[in-house]
Amino acid sequence: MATSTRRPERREQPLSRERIVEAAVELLDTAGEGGLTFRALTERLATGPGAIYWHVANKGELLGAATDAVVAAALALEPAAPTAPTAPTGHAGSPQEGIRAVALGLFEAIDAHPWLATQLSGQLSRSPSGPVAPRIFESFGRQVGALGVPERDWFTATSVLVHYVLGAAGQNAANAASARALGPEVDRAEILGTVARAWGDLDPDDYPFTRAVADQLREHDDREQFLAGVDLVLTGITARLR
Amino acid sequence: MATSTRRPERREQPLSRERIVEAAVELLDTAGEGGLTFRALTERLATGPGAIYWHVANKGELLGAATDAVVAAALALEPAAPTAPTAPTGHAGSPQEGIRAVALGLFEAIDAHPWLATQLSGQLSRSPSGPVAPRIFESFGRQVGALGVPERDWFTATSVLVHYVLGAAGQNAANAASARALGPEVDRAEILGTVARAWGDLDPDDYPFTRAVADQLREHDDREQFLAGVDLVLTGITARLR
DNA sequence: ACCTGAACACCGTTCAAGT
DNA sequence: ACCTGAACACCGTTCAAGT
Repeated sequence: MATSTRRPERREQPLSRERIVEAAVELLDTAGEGGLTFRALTERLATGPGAIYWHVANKGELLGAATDAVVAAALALEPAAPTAPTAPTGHAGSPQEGIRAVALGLFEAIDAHPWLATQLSGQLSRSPSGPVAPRIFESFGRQVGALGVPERDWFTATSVLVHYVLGAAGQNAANAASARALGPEVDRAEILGTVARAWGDLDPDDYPFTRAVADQLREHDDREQFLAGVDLVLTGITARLR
Repeated sequence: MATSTRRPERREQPLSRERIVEAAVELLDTAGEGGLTFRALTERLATGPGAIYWHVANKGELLGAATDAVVAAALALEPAAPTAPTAPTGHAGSPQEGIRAVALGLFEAIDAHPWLATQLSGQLSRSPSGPVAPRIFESFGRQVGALGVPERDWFTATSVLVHYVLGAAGQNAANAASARALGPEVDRAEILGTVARAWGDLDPDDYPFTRAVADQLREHDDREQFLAGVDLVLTGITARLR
């Protein structure tokens, strides 16, 4: 059933860690978290499990490497603030715009690779000194500094941004994955309609609020909603922290 | 190694869905997400896999039921706003306090049951009309209404709260789980110290910000930080949405 | 140094058979 | 109606053996 039509890989290029990671990302993207198995990987790479284990310690390390690769690509696209205080571009890019850009970069990376959300929060906690956590922290943090937040609040302000962005993007990705699991014939509008109707049918005594927002759930745009949330957090930061 | 000393269950009470769910929660709490297997469950309940499958459709449904049970218990402890507009307690409980209480209830539930974070975001997307999503939405939403947010912004404001709380609490739970995985002899302070040192040793050109907040990472209190984030979001909501 | 592929222990799930 | 337990297909990982 899930036997996708896939070139069995041209082979000839020798196996390498990069080729394995690349294949892992493709499997995760097309078949979801459960789609990455050593069986599928060996088939795709026309090799045996032992060959993969020679380049990679275990599945966890492979997932970590896949996460690194995708995040690096996503955050590399952001200008990420100049390293030196050169080029006075005037007000060209405000810190707010910078934060929105970083947030949107992560949002879109997670949207394109839904498995990333789970992996990211695991990675941030399992190896907080690995390449991913500092990269994300640095991307948001520089702009937080530029915002005029006093240094003693940097960690708090940046943490809130990271948590909101990962929480919202992760929920969005989970939604998309669930939708996809229902098959390609059901679209977003249909699902939202069904959920909105269910919310509208809740008990008026127990769920007055949830009933009242059913229509807003149906009409909302994920990306717009996400950015509205970023702006809300930004407002909170500038209002309370200097 | 992981052969925990466990009463093989007094048995005699017949098997039931509730007893299975209860055992599942205990397994998840003591052994983590990977600790819930039908093998461990049959041993704990002194029965065979077929018996469990008679009460529960599959592992996914079992995880969902475990999530329901824990969330219901956590949010039931919150007053959750009076059903009827009785008892004018004056300014006793402000909407802000109500939101903090709901947020803290979820934070602590996730802290006590780290597997909950992953399950919750899955549950919210897989069955948004199930018992969990409306319950969480309603708990936050009523207070958002009481805050004076105009109705057309209810969904946005409440979503941001939910996303921040689940994102932050989830990250916190992942941190705790990773710490526990290192063994009981390493404590929080030790881990934070190691990470802070690693951050402090980063390249000054590439990671000036992350280096600068290394000390704040070491000193921070998780719960305090979480509540500061809730207040930040709350400030954003009241400042921008009426 | 790099790869092969059989084998191991473990997993979720099914199902004929019992009571 | 409720439970038993062997069996199936699948998983991550290991390792002796090859080149």
